[in-house]
Amino acid sequence: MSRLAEPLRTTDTEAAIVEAARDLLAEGGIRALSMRAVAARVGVSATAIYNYFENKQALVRHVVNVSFEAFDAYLRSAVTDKPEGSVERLRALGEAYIRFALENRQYFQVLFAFHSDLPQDIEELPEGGGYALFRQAVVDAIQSGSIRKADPDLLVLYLWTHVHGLVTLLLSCQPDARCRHSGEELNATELFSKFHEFRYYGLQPEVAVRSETGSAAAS
Amino acid sequence: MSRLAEPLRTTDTEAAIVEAARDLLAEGGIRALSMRAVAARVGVSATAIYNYFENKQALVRHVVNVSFEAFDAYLRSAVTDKPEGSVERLRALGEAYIRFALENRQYFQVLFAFHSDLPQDIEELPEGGGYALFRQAVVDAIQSGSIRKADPDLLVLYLWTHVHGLVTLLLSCQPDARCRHSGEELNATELFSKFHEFRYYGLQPEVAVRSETGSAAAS
DNA sequence: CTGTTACCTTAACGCTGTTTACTTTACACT
DNA sequence: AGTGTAAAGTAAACAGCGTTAAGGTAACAG
Repeated sequence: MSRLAEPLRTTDTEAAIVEAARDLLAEGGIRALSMRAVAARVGVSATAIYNYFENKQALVRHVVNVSFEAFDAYLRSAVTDKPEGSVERLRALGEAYIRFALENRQYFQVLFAFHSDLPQDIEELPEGGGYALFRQAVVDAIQSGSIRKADPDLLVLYLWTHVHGLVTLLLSCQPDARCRHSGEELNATELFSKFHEFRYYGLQPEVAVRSETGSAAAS
Repeated sequence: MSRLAEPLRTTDTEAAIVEAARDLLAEGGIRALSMRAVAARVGVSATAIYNYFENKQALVRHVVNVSFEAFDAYLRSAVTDKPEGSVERLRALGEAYIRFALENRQYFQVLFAFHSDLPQDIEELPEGGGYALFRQAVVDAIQSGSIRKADPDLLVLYLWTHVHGLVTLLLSCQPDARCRHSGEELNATELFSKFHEFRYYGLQPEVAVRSETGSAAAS
C-alpha cells in the first residue's frame, strides 16, 4: 500500500509527470496543461498518468502544493538577513511576495485558483509555511515595538490582503504588471514602496507627531 | 456596415445570446459557459452565435464589459446617500465592492480574469466608471480634510488593492468567503470593518495624539 | 510454474471551440 | 416583377480535450 513498501522503481515516471506538468504550467499557464501534453513530454500515453493521479484535478492540485512549498521557501530565503522584529523584515516579506508573483506569474495565478487543501481555520495552517513566517514577523515586530499592538492574525491578514490585492489586480488588469500614471510608469514593487507611508501612518489627516520621528520611521 | 443602418431586426438574437451567456456564467461559472449551452438556451444552433460574435472569447469579453457596467452602477447606487467628502462614503464604496463580489462571485472572478480592454494609463479610465467614482470620493475626502493630502490616484490604488485583495484572497482560499479565527467566524465585510483602525491610523506604534480625536474618527 | 500486480498501450465516448458548405429569408435596385 | 445581395440560420465535420474500458507485458511471490 504505502510507497515505502516498494522503494525500488526502475524509472520514476511520477516525478517526470509532475515536472512536465510544472513546466507546461510555467510556460503557458493552465490552458497549456493538458493530460496529453504532459504525457507527450514524459514520453508515455495520456492514460498512463492515471496510474499516478486520479484525474487532472488531482495532478494540478499536487503541482500546486509543490509550488506552494517553493513559494514558502522563496519567502523564507528573502528574510534570513533581516533582523527579527524589524519593520524591514515585514517589508522584505511583502516585496518577496510581489517578486515571486511577478517572476512566476503563470503559476502564481494557478496557486490561488486551485488552492485545494487549505484548512478552514487560520490556526491550523502549517508550521513552516509562509503564513507562519509572516505571522512570526508580525509578532516580533509588535514585541519590539516597531508596530502597534493588535491581534497578530488580524494584522497578518491585513498586510497579506494588501500585497495580494496589489499583485492580483495588476496581474489581471495590466499584462505587464505596470501602471502608468501622470507620466511615470510604476511596477508592483515600486507601487508597494510608495504605499509604505500610507501603511505606516494611515490615512488620517496629518497631525503634529509625524515630524518628530522623521524619515527614519518610514518603513 | 454600421448597425444603425439596419435598425429593424425582427428578433434580437444577439440580446438573447448575451443574456443566456450571462445567466450561465452566474449559475455555473466560466466552465458552464459553452457555445453549445448558450445556443441551446437561445434555441439556435451553436454556429449561429458566430454571426454575432467572432468567437467565444469575444462573447465572454462582451459579457464581461456588460457586467462591469452593472458593477459600476452597483457602486454608484451604494453611495448616493453618503455625503461627499466623508470617510463614510469611502467606507461604503469598499463595503459595496465586497458585497458585490460576494453576491456575484461567479462572474466577479471572471470580470478580472477576462478584463479585456482596460487602458494602459490610469488617466484614460472611463468617466462614469467605478474608478472615477472612487477617485472623486478620495479627492473630496482630501479636500474636506477627512484624510491626508496625497496623490489621489495613489490613494485610490492603495485602497482599491486592499479591498480587492481581501475579496480575492477569501474567495479563492475559502469557498464561503469566511475566515475562522480564535473562535469567531468572520466574513469579508466583517474583516473589512475590523481593518478600519489599521487603515486610518496606520501600523505605527500607538502615539500620544490618537486619544485626542477619540473614537469618532474611527472610519 | 502460476497468479498477481504494476505499468503501459490503443480505442473509444462524449464533450469542447471552430470551420465549411449549404439553405432560407428578406430587402434593394433596375 | 425579377434579380442580386446580404443576413441569419442549419448540419456535418475536424481537432482537441478529459476520461473510461479492455487488453497486453514484465516482474515478482508463492
